[in-house]
Amino acid sequence: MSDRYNHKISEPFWQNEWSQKKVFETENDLNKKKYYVLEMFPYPSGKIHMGHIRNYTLGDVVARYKKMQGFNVLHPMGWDAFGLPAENAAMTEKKNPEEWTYSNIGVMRNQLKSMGLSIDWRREIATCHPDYYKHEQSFFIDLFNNGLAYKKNSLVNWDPIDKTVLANEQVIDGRGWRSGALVEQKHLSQWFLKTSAYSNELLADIEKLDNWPNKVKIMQSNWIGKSEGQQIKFKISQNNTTNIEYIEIYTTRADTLFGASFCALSTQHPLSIHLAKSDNKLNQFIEENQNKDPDKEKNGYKTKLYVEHPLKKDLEIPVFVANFILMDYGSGAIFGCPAHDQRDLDFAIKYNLKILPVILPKNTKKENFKINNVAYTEDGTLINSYFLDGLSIKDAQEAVYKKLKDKNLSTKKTNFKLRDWGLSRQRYWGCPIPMLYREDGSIVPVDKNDLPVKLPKIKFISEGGNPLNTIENWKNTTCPLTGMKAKRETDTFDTFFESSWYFLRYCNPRSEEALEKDKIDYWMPVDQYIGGVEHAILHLLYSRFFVKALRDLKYFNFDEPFQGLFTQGMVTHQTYKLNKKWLSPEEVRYDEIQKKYLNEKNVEVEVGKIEKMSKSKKNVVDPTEIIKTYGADTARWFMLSDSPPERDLEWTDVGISSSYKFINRIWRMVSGVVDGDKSGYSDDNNKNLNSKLNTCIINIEKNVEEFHFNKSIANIYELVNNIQKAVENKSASYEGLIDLFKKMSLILQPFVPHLSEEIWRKVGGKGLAVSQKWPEKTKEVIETNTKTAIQINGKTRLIISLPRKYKENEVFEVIKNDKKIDKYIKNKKIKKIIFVPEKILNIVV
RNA sequence: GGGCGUGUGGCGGAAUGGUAGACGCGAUAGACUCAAAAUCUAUUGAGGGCAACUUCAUGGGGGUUCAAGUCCCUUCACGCCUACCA
Repeated sequence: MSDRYNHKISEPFWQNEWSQKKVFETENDLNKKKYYVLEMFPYPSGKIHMGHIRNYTLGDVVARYKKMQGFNVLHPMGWDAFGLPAENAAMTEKKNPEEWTYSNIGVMRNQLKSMGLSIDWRREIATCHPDYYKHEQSFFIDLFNNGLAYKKNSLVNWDPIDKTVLANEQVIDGRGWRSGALVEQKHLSQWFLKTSAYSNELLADIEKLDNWPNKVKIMQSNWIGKSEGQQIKFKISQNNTTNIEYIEIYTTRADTLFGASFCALSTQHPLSIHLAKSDNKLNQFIEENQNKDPDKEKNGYKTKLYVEHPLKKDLEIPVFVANFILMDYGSGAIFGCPAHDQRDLDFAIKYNLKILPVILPKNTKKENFKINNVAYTEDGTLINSYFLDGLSIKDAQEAVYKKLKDKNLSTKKTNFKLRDWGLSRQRYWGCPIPMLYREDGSIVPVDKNDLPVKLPKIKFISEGGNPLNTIENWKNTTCPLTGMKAKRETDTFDTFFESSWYFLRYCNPRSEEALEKDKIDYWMPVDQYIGGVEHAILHLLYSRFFVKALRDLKYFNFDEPFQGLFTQGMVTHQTYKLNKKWLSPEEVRYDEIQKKYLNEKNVEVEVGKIEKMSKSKKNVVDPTEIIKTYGADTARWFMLSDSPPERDLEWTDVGISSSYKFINRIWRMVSGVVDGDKSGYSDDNNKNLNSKLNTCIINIEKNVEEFHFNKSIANIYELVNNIQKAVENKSASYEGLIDLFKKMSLILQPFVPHLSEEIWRKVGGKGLAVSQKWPEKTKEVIETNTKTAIQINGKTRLIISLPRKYKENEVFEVIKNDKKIDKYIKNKKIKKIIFVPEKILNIVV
């Protein structure tokens, strides 16, 4: 009799069985009902971390459960394989990015396999493979031909020492992360996708996403940032050295027009740039203030220009160039109403501009209303505004619009915060953008027959700059149409481009066609997508855009890629510090006697906050070590227990070892019965246990569907505890117990699949547990009695077990003479009795 | 500044407006053991009582209700996201 469950033998064995019997290979039967489970695919950084374990465990529970429910399940895996870390490794360790990436993939694939995931590995994709990225090059050409991709100048972060472009996350406190140099803003001509063409649809369709977390929907909606306002023209009145007649501003608060005391232009505004040509001081101001710096004080430069107030002829308003006006929102110019906008107020105080309140709060007298250094931004009625006085904010906006529209000075305009997606990256390790710059100056796409444009092989990357620029025999080519000399685009795609359609490719990962319509129609949309909330905006929004754009290019006909979304919490761990240096968990131990945390030299260690596992804080636990020591099932069980999946999960040593104990407890219980003495069993408890099993199945189904895996785990504990009691006192029949074990092993399958198989085999189950149907609920309700709480004035005084079918008067008859109840109701008048069947009976006295 | 969310035992967490604390961890005591680990059994929100029992408890303060962790108002604390978006 083997007392211990040996995961080291068992887990590889069953993983091999599953693979040999091809149980996770998706069926081609397109008539069967389908279920597509997807976890966000990993970046092949080198090894998996606890976040991955949690993510893929959650997905695997869903996938295995749905498979047992009879669905044709698609549960694929791949690699988000382009990106910066490969280039960093190429620079710092002189490694070839391609080899580095594929070798990491090899390691991580094995690590994932050791988790026992129900993945169809035939469908594995790596986005850095030409067979993958050739299709997105083709999509890009389609987008270009349909006006959804275009080129324009835009600002990038430029590191003047490394002579390279930096991604936003590589800029730390305004400095390059490697060189430490102050980052400059530099204009470069770059490729964009017209995400803005879909602003309205991206916003409106959020409503269709019923199975998304509300907070993600709100984040997306805020990011798209729709606002409705007016574009108003202010006539330039004095010192007009330009041929520009008007300054156009965008406002959502046209009602505050009479409170205007200045206009402000962005430093990038064409008029600012024009004025700077003949104004050295302005030129200097623009240079000093054009870099984005959120902490910088509001600064302005007063130009010689004035504009006329559009509704008050005699009022002249000064024009400033100011550092807090964004060029790429609205028209890059505003009018400032200091009384009702905090930014404008700060600015007005600094430059001593007039502050005239025009909105009066309700129940306030005009004489008593003063603006000091807090702007009033709430609701109210108009004052100091001539014909608008007394109107509501909304009516005033409408009245202003009516007045100005006839003079052609105002138009209604809807603005979005959402901008077009800048795709170009001045990087080597990405998908080449399939465009050519012909010597006659025109820009043409590569002929689709010449795809893929493969990345040229390189050994490693020397410091600074994109190597594609210097590989002449790759860069120089000819135009397929004219034979003219041409140069290739040397920028590569943002890696969000690859992740915007990988879920489509999984449907037909090896087909010559990018997307096979029948497969896409069958599998899409993804039924359940699972990943970190950090992708709530960009990745999910780009993917939604991509699907809509490809739909309009007639690749398929659906609107949203992800039917259901679940965002999991982080895996956290206690941090430790000594002399301001972080210590890893292995360097720290808890001393029971001293009740202190000590390092190896018995020096007391400072216990820090519980934070997300990260290398920099050293609070990481390596999942491969955990799987080696305790097994994949233990790791999975711990990931699922206690904390609800959407919340943070704290990794603790006692947590993992108690999971391990439970796994062993189940095995001991089963093997003890099967290998033990078969005599002496009674069947007193069979009925009761079947009832518990039934309840357990009902609860688990509900909890798995709702992603309350922590509660499913509690359901299983309850069931196992009940069975174990019966095993110990042999109060259920042997056959009954074996039958329970069979069903229990199937219930365990989605959570701890290896142990499930082991039990299934031990109790003589045929075939594999993973291929069985999810156990059915028995129809009979076994327990005839239920506990009813008897309350007096809403306070529970007695809990009594009564037949389920009892009515109010029957319950009352039973309890009215109970001495506990009697003492509360005797000599009192019963005013009312409230009865909820099978729950409570409340006597109001 | 804006948005979202969370406050329940020593801890993680359960509770369609209807028995607050399921389940797990930890802790205490006992059994087994030469001893420990493992395992098993019992107890475990706080206070009072020999006891039957009883009082108080879901961040704080109000309210609605026969009944509030749950609904409403108000207030405090913490966390996350986002930010000159006119």
